[in-house]
Amino acid sequence: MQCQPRRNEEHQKEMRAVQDSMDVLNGKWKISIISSICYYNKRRFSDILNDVVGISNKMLSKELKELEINQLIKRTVLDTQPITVQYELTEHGLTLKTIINNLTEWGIAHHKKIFEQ
Amino acid sequence: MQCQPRRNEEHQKEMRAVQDSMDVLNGKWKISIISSICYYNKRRFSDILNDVVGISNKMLSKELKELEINQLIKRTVLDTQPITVQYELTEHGLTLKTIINNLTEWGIAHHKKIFEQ
DNA sequence: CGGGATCCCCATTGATACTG
DNA sequence: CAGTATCAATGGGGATCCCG
Repeated sequence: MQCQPRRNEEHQKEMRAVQDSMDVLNGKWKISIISSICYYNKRRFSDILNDVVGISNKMLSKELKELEINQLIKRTVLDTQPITVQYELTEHGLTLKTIINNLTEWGIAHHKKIFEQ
Repeated sequence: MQCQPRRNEEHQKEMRAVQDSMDVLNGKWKISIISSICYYNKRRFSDILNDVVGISNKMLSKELKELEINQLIKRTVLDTQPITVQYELTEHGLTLKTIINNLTEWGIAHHKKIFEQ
């Protein structure tokens, strides 16, 4: 006796997984920040601030913190004078590269689709 | 004479492309909605409303509209009584499947990474 | 230099009710 | 059923200043 067809568990699981990913990558800036660090391998706070057009230091600080909590980036304080801080991707963070590449390709294709059709 | 190393144009382009993708997929709900429609092939408004846990009808309506504008989904009104509306992915929308799959896999891996380490 | 603290605005979203 | 309308709240995010 089941009026409603059983919810497909597999699909539910997938949706949660996708959501997990999106939660980690949420906000306007995360992907751009990762992309910047990834491209230059190691990158300082103020450099990223320049790379990511439009972001404020407050936001950058916040986003970097979240990325660090999620173990996507590693923060290193160099005791220069004045202090400099370097960010780099962790191994785990590097596994995002495939997704970023896909998003890049899709973004280009989408742009064409919308404006050239 | 160039004090600062020339900004890599290629990287800038990539970042814009990724951003374009993320703009299309922004918000908490877009991916879940797409995932729902994709999984069932065709899906009605109220069905999606049930699939996507937590979304309000106002939000769903808005998100669907945006997805339609970006030509990712197709909206069809069936003249039943009362009216039903079906949503399905366009061909263009279907090209997101790779990304969704990647995000799914990565989400699972990330979850493991964070909670099992 | 790399942030933290504060102030403040307005866009996003939720809740609820209503309509064709 | 598939939305729309309206009101209200919240918090994202900018601007600015400050500090070790």
